[in-house]
Amino acid sequence: MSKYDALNIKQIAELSGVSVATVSRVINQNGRFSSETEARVRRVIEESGYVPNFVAKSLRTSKNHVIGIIVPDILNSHFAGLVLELEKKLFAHGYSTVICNTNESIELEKKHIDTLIAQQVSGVIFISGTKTCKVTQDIPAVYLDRRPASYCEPSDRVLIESDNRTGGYLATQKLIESGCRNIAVFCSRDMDTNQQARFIGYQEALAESGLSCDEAMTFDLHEVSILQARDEMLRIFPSIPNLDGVLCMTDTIALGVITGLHELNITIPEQVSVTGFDDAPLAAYFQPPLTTIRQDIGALSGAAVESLIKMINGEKLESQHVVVPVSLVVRKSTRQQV
Amino acid sequence: MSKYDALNIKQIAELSGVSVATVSRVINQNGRFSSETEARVRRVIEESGYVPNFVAKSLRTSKNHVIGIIVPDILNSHFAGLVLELEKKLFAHGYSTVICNTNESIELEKKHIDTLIAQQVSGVIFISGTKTCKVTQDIPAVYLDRRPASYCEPSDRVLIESDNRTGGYLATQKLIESGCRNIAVFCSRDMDTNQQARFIGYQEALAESGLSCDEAMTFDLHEVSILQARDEMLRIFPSIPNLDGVLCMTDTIALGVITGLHELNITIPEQVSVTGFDDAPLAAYFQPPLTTIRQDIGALSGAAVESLIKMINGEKLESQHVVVPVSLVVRKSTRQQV
DNA sequence: CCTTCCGGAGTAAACGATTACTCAAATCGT
DNA sequence: ACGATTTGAGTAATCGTTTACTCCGGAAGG
Repeated sequence: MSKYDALNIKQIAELSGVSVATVSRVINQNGRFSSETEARVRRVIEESGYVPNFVAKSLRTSKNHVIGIIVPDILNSHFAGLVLELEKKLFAHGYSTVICNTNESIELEKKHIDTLIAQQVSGVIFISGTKTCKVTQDIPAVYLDRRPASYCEPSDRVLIESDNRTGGYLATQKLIESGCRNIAVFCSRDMDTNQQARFIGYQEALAESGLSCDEAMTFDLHEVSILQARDEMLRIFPSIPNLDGVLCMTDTIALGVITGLHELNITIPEQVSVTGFDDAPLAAYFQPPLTTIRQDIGALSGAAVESLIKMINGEKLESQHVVVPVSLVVRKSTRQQV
Repeated sequence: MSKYDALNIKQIAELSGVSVATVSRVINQNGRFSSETEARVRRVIEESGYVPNFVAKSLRTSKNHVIGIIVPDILNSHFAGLVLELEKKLFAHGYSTVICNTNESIELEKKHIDTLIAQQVSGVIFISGTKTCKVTQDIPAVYLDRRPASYCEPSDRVLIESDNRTGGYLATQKLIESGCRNIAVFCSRDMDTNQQARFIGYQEALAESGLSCDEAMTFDLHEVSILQARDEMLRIFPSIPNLDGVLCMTDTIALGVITGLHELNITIPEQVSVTGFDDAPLAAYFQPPLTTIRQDIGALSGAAVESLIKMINGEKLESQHVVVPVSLVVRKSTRQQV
C-alpha cells in the first residue's frame, strides 16, 4: 500500500480533531476557520503527505481542472509549438491538459470530444478546428489558429488567430522586392480560412505593385506534406518557363518546394525565390535558410489561455476575436532587395 | 443546457423503465440481463446521446483510464513521434493520455507526477526518464526509450529501449565502409545510457576494423541543439585537419553538424561523411539527405502499451526488458562503398 | 440584561457511477 | 409436483469531496 492509497479527507479530519468540512475549508481557503485550527490541519496534511483526490473533487464540482486540446497533427512543429506553450501556461494556472490528436479525422475528433465530455473537462481549445467540430455550448471553449468554416462573427465562441492577411501581404511584397514578377502560390486543396486570408494578402500585394493575379499560378496540394509539394514542383516547373518566385502557404510546403528545386538544379534565390509561413524551428536550417512569416506563438497561446480561463471563471471577456500580429523573417531564400 | 449536462445513469434508467444497476450492467457488459432489456436500454442510450460520466466511474473504481506520459521535450520530433504513437494505441484501448512535458526539469517532473497521482491515473509511461523520477511502486509504470540511471535489472520496472549498441555499431561501420578513417563523435555532455550504448557500438566497430579509438575525437555538447552542434563543429574543425567522418548521436546534432560544414564550405559526403540517429521525419530532406539509424517507433510504443496494460490488468509479463531492433537507413550524407 | 449577530465548526446531502446483496420468477431434475 | 437452481433485475452502500444548513457561544448594541 502506498502512502497515497489510504489517506482521505476523513482521516485528516480525525487526525486533526476536526470535521471533514473544516479540513476542506482550510484546503480550499473558503468558509471560516480560526488560525489555530488552520495551523493544526496544515501540519497534519504536511506530515501525512496527504494529496486531495482530484477525482472526487471533480465529481462534486463538475470541474476537473483539465483542459482538452484538440489538434490535427502534433507532429507538425507549428502545432507542437503551440501545444507546448499552451500546456506550459495552463499548468502554471493549475490546469492539466489532455492532448487529442485527431489526425485530421472528423471521426476521431468526435470520439475525442465525447471522451473529454465524459471526463468533465473544464474547457477545450480547438487548434485548427475542423469544419464539423461541435461541442455543447455550455462547456468553455476557444478556437485557436484557424477559423471554423461555420464560424459566425458576433455570437460564436472566442477566436484567436494570426493576422494571416498581413502575413500573405508581407511575404508577397518581399518576393516582389526581390525582383520576382512571376510568382506561383502553393496551397492545400481545400484552403482553410487561414490560407484564404493569406491569399487575399497576396492579391493585395500584387495589385499594389500593379501586377496581375494569374489563376494559373495557383497550385493545390492534395495534402500538405513535403513530398506532395516536391512532386508538384517537379510536375509544374516545365510548364512555367519564367517562374521566379514561390509563395508557400506553410514552411512544410516550402521545404518540399526547395527540395524539388534542388532536384531540378535550380538555384535559390538566384533563379527562384521562395517564402514560407510559420517560421518553424527548422526553417533557419533549410538550405538556403528560409524567408518566412513568423507567427507569434507566445501571443497566440497567451490569448487563448487567458480567454479560456476567464470563461471558466465566468468573467467577461473584452474581446471575442483576437488577431495576433505576424512578422516577416528575412533569410536567404529570397534575394536581397534589387 | 446541453443534452449532456443533465443526463445521468438514473435518467437513462427511468427512460428505459429499469433500475440504474441494470443500465450499468448493460453498459459494462457484466452481470445478467435479458436481451430485450439490453436492446431497450441501448436504444435509449443511443437516442439520448448519453455518455457515462468517467469521473464518477473513476471515483468508484479508482481507475480513471488515463495514462500519464512524462516526456522531456515534445518539440523533439523523436519524442513527438513516440508520443503520437502511444496516444493512438492507448486510445484504441480505451485510455486517454495526459502528456506532461518536463522540459528536462526535475522540479517540473515532480509536480507533474503529483498531479497525476491526484488524478488517480491508471498508469504512467516515462519517456527518457530523468535520474530522479520516482513514483510509488503501486502505480503501474514503464520506462521507455532511456534507462534511468538508477535502474537495476532484475526487480525494477519494465524497460523498453532500442538496440542502441547495434545502432552505434552500424552507423560507425557505414562510415568506415565509406572510407572514413578519422571519425569524430558528437554527443551530449552528460551522455545518457542510450548514448553510452551507441558509443560502445562505435568502439566495437572501430576495433573490428583495426582502428583505434582516440578520446580526443569525442566532443561533448552542453545541450543537444542544432545551434550548439553547429558552433562546436565550427570550433573544432580547424584543429582536426584530417577529419573525414562525424558520428552524431542524434539527427538534431547531425543537422547542426551539416550546417556547420556548409558554412565551412566542406562538401558532404565527398570530404566529410555524416551519420545521425533516430531517422527524424525531416532527415530525408536535409541537404544532403541524412544517413541515419532508424528507431522502430511502432515497436517501441507497441511494447510499452502492451506491457503497461498488462500491468494494469494484473497480468504477468513475459519480459521485463524489451530491446527493439534498429536499422540503418542509407542516404547521401555518406559516400557509396569505396 | 436581553436581543441580535456573527465567527467557528459540525452534520449530512449531494455528485454519478459500481456492485454486493436480495429476491421473485422461471426453469430444471427426479 | 415439489424442492433446487438459475436468471433477471432492484435496493442501497460506497468512493472522497464540497457545501448548504444548522448550531453554539460570545460579543455588541440598546
